[in-house]
Amino acid sequence: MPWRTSPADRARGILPDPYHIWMSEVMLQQTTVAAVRDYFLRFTARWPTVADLAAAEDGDVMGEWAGLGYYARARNLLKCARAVVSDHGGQFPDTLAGLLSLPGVGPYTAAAISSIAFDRAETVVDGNVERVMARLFDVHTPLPAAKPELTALAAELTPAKRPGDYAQAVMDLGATICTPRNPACGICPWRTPCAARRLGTATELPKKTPKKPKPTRTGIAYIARRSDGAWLLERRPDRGLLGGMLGWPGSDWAEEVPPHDAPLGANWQPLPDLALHTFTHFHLRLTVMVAQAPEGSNPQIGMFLPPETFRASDLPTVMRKAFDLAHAHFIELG
DNA sequence: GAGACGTGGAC
DNA sequence: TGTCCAAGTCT
Repeated sequence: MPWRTSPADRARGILPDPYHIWMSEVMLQQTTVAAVRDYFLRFTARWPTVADLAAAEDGDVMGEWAGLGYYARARNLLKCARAVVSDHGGQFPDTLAGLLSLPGVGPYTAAAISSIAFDRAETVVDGNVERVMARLFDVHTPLPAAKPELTALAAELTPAKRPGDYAQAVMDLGATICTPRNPACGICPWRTPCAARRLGTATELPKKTPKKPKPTRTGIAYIARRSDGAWLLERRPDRGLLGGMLGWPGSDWAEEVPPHDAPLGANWQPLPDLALHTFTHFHLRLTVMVAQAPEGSNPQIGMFLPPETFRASDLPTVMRKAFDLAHAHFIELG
C-alpha cells in the first residue's frame, strides 16, 4: 500500500508523512483498499502537501473524489486541510484531542493517525478490530451496541511499544485472516487464545442488528447538449446526498416523482433505458430525458460546461450512468 | 441511538 | 438479482 512505510524504516524510527496517513485513512472509511489505491495516488500527485490541498478549488477536489462515494468525506477533507494550515501551522496535531477537533476525523481516524503517523499508544477500533475482539473474547452482544465493550477489550491489548505497528497488524489480521466469512483460523497467530475458535462460534461473530430493507425511489434527470458540445449541469447543494458534486438537473427522488420544472423548455425526450443505481439506503430508478439545446441557450437552472472543461469522471456514479446512456444516444444521433 | 451517507466486489 | 460487506462520521 503506497501510504505505508516499510517495516524496516518503522523499526529505525522513520515514520510516514501524517498527511499521507490522514488522506489514506479518510479514504479508507467504509471503503476497500483496492478502491482507494488509485485515488490516493492521484490526490497526492496533484496535491503533494496539505498546504497544496488547502489551496485547491472546491470543485477540483470534489471532481477528483468522484466515484469514491460518501462525498461528505471530500468536503471535510478540504475543510480539514484548511484548518490544519490556518489553525495548526500546516502540521497535523499528534494528540487524540487535537486530531478529533478536525472535520471528518472521528475516534477511529484520530487514533489511526496518532498511532501510525506519530507512534503514540492509542487504541484503534475499526470494523476489523471489532470483529477480531468479538471472536477473541467470544462477545455475543450485537453491534453497534457492543462497540464500547469491544473498545475496552481492544484497549487492554494495546501495547506501549510500537503501537503503530500493532494497530496496523490487528487491522491486517482482520482484513486477511479473521475475515467476516471463512476466517482462516488454522493459520491465525491468535488461534490458541481465541475463545470463538475454541467454542466454534467464529463465523457467527460479531452479531449485528438486522438492517431495514431498502425502498425504491424514482426520479428524472435532464441531460441537454448544446450544439457547441456543452452540457447542462448543476452544482448540488453542499448538504445531503451527493452534496457538493456536479450533477444533472432534475426532480427530487422519492417513491413518486415529485412535481418539478424541466430546465430550458426544450423538447425533452425520454431514453428507453432507465439508469438504475443503489445507494446506501434506497434503490433508484432514474428516467433520463435528453434534448438538443440551441447555441446561445441561457438556462435558468444550472450552467453549460464546454466539452474542454467537462470531465465525465468528475461525476458521481449515478450521474455518470445517466451520462453514459445519454452520450450513447447523442452519438447515435451523429 | 438511529438514520443519512456511495460504491463496487464477493457470494 | 439480491444481499452483505469494507480501515466511519455526523446529525
